[in-house]
Amino acid sequence: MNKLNPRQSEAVRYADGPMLVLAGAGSGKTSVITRKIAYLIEHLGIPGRHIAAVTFTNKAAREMKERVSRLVDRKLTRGLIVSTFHNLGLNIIREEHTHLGYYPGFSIFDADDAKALLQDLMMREASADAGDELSDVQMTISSWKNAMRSPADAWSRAADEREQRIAIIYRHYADYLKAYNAVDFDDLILLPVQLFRNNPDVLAKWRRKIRYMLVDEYQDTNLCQYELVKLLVAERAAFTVVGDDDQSIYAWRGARPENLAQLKEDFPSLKIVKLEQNYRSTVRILRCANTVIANNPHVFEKALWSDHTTGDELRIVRCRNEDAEAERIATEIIDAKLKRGLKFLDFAVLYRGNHQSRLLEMKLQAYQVPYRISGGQSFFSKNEIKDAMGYLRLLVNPDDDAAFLRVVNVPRREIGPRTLEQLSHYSRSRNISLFKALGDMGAETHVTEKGLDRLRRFAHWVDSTCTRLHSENPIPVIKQLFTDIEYEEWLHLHSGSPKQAEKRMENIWYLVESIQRMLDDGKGTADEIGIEDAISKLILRDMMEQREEEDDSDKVQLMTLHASKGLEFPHVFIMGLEEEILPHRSSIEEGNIEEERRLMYVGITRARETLTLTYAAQRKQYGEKLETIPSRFLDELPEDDLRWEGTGDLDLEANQKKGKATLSALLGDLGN
DNA sequence: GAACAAGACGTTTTT
DNA sequence: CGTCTTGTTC
Repeated sequence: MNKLNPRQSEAVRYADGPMLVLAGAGSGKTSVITRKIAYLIEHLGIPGRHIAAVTFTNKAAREMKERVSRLVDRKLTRGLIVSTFHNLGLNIIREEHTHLGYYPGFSIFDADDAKALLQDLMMREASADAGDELSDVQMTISSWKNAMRSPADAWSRAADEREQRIAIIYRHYADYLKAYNAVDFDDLILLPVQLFRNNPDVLAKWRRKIRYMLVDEYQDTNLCQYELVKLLVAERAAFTVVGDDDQSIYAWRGARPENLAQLKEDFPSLKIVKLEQNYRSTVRILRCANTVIANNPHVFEKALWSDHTTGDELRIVRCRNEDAEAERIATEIIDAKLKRGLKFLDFAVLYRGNHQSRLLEMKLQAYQVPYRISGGQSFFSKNEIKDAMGYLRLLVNPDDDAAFLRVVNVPRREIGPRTLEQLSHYSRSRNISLFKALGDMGAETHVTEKGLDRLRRFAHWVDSTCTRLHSENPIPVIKQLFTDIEYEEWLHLHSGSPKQAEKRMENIWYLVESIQRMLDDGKGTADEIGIEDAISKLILRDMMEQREEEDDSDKVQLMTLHASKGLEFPHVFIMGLEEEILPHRSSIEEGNIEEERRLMYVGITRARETLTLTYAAQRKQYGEKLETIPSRFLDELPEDDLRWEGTGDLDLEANQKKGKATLSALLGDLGN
């Protein structure tokens, strides 16, 4: 798509004030952002280093960088920021850490680290037996941070006893993070906001740096992220945000699609442009998408259109049960691939919940259909990578207790729970990190002679490796580290098979290579980074994404509807169109059908040519067979654009089949 | 600390 | 029906 349509062009060229681009699905949103960056640099002469484009995922950021580099000369993009919200926040914190009371090499706690710390805190609290769910507590604290509520605010505004209990844990949690010289993911946004609010000078400096700001997927911003944007753009309001309220599917984790409407109030001069021409789907698919989403209330009315062909009807396939559904999808893919000369990667199967893929996977394996399932276990949640990152984090920041606990006994150093309990007790009573406690713990504790000796040997090893890491070339030191601890041997001992152990060791080397690449990339330039920076960047980046992209072989794509946002496929199946699945039961209970409808909308608009919706008449749930109710969203589709199959209306189906047969016979005749 | 049995529970997920 | 967690035993 080289030429921009008038709306797109308007969106690209307008830079006189705040702008909101309402970009429907498939309307060339990324093109607009990248072309706008190019326009700002080349036509308006804004240096690249004064522009920041912010996205939500690393993948989106990477794609955007790539596309910008194809449009603009490398020299002109120097210093251009294209990153995720979290990465931008990290860079701000790193540069201003002294104002925030953090030390260089601070750690980033991922969700698991945070969870482990919270669990520890909850067990120690008097309210431990209140029966609060760990994940609930974590989510509540996260939502408070997203709403920029301090522990004190949370306490004073607690609505009930449960919130009071969580507020106490929140306070401890924040204290401990600080003591560990660590931040969590939410802090990456929250701390810059607090910093800017409290330090006008620092804010002024960043406002001078970022003269134009672009925000992608704006409907997914939470309160805190919007605040960060507002602080940075100030009254000058030189920004463009791009979003689509109909594709807001992350409200359950704090996203506020209301931020779109709020923008008009906060910036009365806001210029709004709608991108409604869709370059992706057939007319029928778009008509269906529009009809479904019209059932939701809208602040901004929007209707997608396309100048593509009408296209095939959407097929709605009723299957006997969930097994027949999976079977049907598998065989249809094989069938369509052969008949229409397609590739496996032309197909995608979308579903509401991850577990729905299980049966389908089995069928696809049985028919030897290659598939790729995205969303599963990420590279960083693999145990060996968690171990390796634990070591690296500990070396960079010995006060990182999460990292300490992760690796202190992996591989085994015979430092057991009893010894650690004593150490942790000592550290807590003095309010210091485990590592510091280890340094000055004396004989007055109840740690056994042996335990203390082993701990000290570990501490000594950490100390010396730490010194070498900072004084020598870090990569050989890191490689040596894994030899020192005999990690490969340990992997062989703890993996199911030698093959698996090798694979896991390979993952380690891949991680080391990535670090090397990151260090080499910036060598000698302004982007040169130290080992600390490389490690914190790694925590925010899922390298699996890169690996997956290397592996773009011919495979059917399986993913959740959530994971499909932003992607497109020629032929799409959406399975499980049943009440209690899509819309999901808990959303029905909460009365949040609108977000489920948007999920449906996102699914429909992924399809370029054909779309098949399936449901099972009967489904085994938790062991017992239950009759299902077809999804209400099926009733919301325009009847004229549908073809029902398997509904038991045999006459209708027979007629359709006959019609198809005669038609193809006719076409066959014409061909001869 | 590993191996096994009984028991609970059963969305979406990125950073 | 599965899975993941918890508790028991060696």
